[in-house]
Amino acid sequence: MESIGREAFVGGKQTEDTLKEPWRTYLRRKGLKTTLQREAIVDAFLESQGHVGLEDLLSRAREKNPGVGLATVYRTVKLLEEAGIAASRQFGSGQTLYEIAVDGEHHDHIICKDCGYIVEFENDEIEALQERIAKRQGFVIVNHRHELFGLCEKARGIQGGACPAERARSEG
Amino acid sequence: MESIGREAFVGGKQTEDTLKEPWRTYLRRKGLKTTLQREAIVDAFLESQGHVGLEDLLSRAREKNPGVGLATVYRTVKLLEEAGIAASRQFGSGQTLYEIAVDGEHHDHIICKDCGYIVEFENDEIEALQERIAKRQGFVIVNHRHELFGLCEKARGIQGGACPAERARSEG
DNA sequence: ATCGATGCAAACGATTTGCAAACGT
DNA sequence: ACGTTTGCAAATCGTTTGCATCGAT
Repeated sequence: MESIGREAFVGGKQTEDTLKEPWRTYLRRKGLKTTLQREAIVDAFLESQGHVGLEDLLSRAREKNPGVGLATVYRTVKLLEEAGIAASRQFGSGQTLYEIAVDGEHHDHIICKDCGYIVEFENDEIEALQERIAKRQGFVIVNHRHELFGLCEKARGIQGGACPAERARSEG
Repeated sequence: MESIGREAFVGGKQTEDTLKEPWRTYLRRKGLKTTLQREAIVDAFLESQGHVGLEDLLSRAREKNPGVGLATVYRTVKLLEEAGIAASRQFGSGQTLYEIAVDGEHHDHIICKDCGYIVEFENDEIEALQERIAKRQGFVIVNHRHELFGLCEKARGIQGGACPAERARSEG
């Protein structure tokens, strides 16, 4: 059973409310406080789509609360990660990107070297093979990273070839 | 056909000489100069095993030529990469590590989160699946990255469980 | 003699941290 | 009131670059 091509911009409006609860719960459990800036950052993050950089997230958060600082974005995103709400990804850019973590789900990425667009994929066969390989080496896998870097149709100059990035951006 | 468990420290003494030629060729082809410091860095690199950080490589190179500077290591390693002699890897550490690139071969990694030891693997089935997945998305893969993070037997406290890192280090 | 290569230190971009002030509980 | 959280600026870390000098061809 493989599910291929679940694209990056699927999430939609539900996640915002759906994940606000776990966040509140996490704060309470850890004895942390609900501040105006954390709310702004978390809301901005939950409204975001795909993979967000922190400078980017900062400006989105500032639309809600002009006072937030970059340091707080870094600090808050780290909390979101600990809470299992955000997942961090390091692509080649040298910058860490964050995306909404959908419960225990995992997915990997195909990244266009030309336009930077990211498509997600998930493949049980590969996951199973990974497990087998690791086991033979005496390892137990905790997590993994699997990224395919390539060129999309548009980037290869195929006429009519769609660059998914454009379609997606115009929906933003 | 899968080849699993080709461990990190295989290369051995041959590569040093074997790869010195391509390097010389590359320099000549590009009209670059053979300098004392480049020789020191390249020799140190070719003698290295597994994955080397550049600070590390600097000290090894300085054993051969105390005058080399860090900037030159960065510059030279970039040349080695362009020449196809070195391959760069970004693991979670925030630091770029380099390893000797064996011709067109590709391999992926299993990294122990505890001891940091790296085992290499290669699996044609996975490679094939990747191609299929990418193709369906309209992508052509240029390169990829596949890393499994886990715990080795030693790290999991299995009695008698070997940590490959120790065996390997004692052979250095 | 040319033009590339070097070392150093300054510049860099991403991320972190120290600290006094501000805020949630 | 208390302890947390914040913003800011300074500090870090890995990496790059400007520049005057040095060295290979």
